[in-house]
Amino acid sequence: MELELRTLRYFVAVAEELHFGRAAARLRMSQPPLSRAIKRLETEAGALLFERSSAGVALTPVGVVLLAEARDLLDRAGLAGTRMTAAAGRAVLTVGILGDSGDPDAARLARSYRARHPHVEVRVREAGLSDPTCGLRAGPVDAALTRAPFDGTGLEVREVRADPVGALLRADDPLAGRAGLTLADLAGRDWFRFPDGTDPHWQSYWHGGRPRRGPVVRAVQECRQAVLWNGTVGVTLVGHDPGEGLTVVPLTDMAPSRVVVTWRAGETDPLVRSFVRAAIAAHRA
Amino acid sequence: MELELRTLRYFVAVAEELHFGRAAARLRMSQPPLSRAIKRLETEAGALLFERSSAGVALTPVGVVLLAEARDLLDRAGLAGTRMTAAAGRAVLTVGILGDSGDPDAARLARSYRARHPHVEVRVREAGLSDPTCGLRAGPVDAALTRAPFDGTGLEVREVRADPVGALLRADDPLAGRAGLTLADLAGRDWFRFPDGTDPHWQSYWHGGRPRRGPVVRAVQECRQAVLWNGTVGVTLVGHDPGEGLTVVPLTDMAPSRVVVTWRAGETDPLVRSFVRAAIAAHRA
DNA sequence: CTGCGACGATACCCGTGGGGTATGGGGGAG
DNA sequence: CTCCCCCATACCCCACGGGTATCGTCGCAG
Repeated sequence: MELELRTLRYFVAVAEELHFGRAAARLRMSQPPLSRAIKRLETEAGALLFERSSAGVALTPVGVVLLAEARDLLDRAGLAGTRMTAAAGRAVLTVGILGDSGDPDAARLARSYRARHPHVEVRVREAGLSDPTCGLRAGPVDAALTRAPFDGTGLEVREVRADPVGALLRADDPLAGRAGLTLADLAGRDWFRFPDGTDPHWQSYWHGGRPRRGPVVRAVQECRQAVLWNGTVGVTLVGHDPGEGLTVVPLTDMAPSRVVVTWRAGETDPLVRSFVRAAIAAHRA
Repeated sequence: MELELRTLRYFVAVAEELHFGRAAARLRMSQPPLSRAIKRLETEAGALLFERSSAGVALTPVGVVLLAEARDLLDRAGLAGTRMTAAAGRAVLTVGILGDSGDPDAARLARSYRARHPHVEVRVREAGLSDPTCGLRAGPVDAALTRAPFDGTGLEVREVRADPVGALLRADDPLAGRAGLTLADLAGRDWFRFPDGTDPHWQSYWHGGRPRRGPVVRAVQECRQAVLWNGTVGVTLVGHDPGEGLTVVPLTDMAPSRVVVTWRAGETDPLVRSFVRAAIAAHRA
């Protein structure tokens, strides 16, 4: 009898819903694996835990006993976790994100991470667009949720997602109606660009692989202004509302922008490691 | 923080041994996965649980807290299992085995199964050699630990092991000194054989694929007598002491004898299912 | 100082199990 | 009788947990 808490969580969900489908939804999984897990639990227990009939699902007497035990165990397990994290004391984790154009899921990630690690004070530090590492090397940032590519020496980088990119244009631009563009279509235009000294990989990517002329920007708002006022163009993400008077046309010959989580190589702080795990898991879902 | 009991068992083992290698041995696993599991636990916890130094392994203050919590949880989990099985009430499971030539691990299996399911009364019913299903179809046997091949219609069969076989000979037989034999070497001999009506697959296997002449046997002891008194031969398992005056020479052209666990197809009794699982697990180890 | 042994960490591979989707089947309601 | 609801089954696939081999480090002995 090797009970596992995950199985008990499944069992409690079914026992409370008395409906496999709803329990599965509550557990954010599909119904068949749940049925299978319960059946396996019944096998281990050596007794049926639920009475399945056309009238529905009902707990057997053995199931009633297990339900009480399982709830107790799960409560205590939660308490144990809380006590342990309390013993670990408070801690601070500073996460860098990439300005307002950064990952839109960052807030969701921070929330879920805080829920899982209530003892950790998570500080989010927004960097401008011109530093893809968000000051990871120099500053107090412990981990960054940012975008590739950049110079990764001394850092660990793990890709979590890739987003398609497009050209940011004025809505009245001659090219604005096109379904898709190539970099060649934008030849000769002024591009908004990043300050000198910015990571070369980073510049090269957002400039479509070529040096560009045009106004220097440090934040998304400046990009918008540059396009609106000067008619410059530039690369941005598709799928978000570009704002009044602007439009985004997919660039068909540019590699998607890779969202990554990065941290200092050889980092030993478990907080950083757990944040990285959470970030990867959050993006997988 | 999604604690799992297995991880806590690992943690407790390391915390008690203060030595990853010994803890791994106690857990019957190798050391690297254990190190990894502990590291992952530390990551989830957001704190180091052990202080690794050249002096050895020591618990951190957080580890001390978790150790107390973990022991408590594991104890309660064990209790929960006991209460549940108690609630399930007593039950009877009848297991058929294949006479004294059956699986030598059957006793071990029965012991471990009884330990895991103390509420189940396990009755072991020894069949003769002439019924590979041990009366599973007709009789009160719920599951059988036997050997293939036999007619499996209406039964579920799962192989758990395969044993090499050899020829059972008198120690003074001219062939007794050989390191290995083929079926051709035994051509023309009388073989001990099974009664008429015995499962044809079964007969065919033990007779080396050919009809044989010779005395009928129903138990291992009769096989020994047939060989000792009449100079007949037959197929048996290698690796067990054949008894005084007898010897076993490996048969190089016979397929190994497959140990299987079998039960009635469509069986719903969780006891039977759990026994099958236990049997498979026991033989895997 | 250097070779060696002990021990935990790392790298890598593989099989299983737990997750998914698609489908079956049985039992009520209309 | 047909449809629908709902749990079970069948099948696939990837992640993870397990394994072996090897490394890095540190203490110790010669």
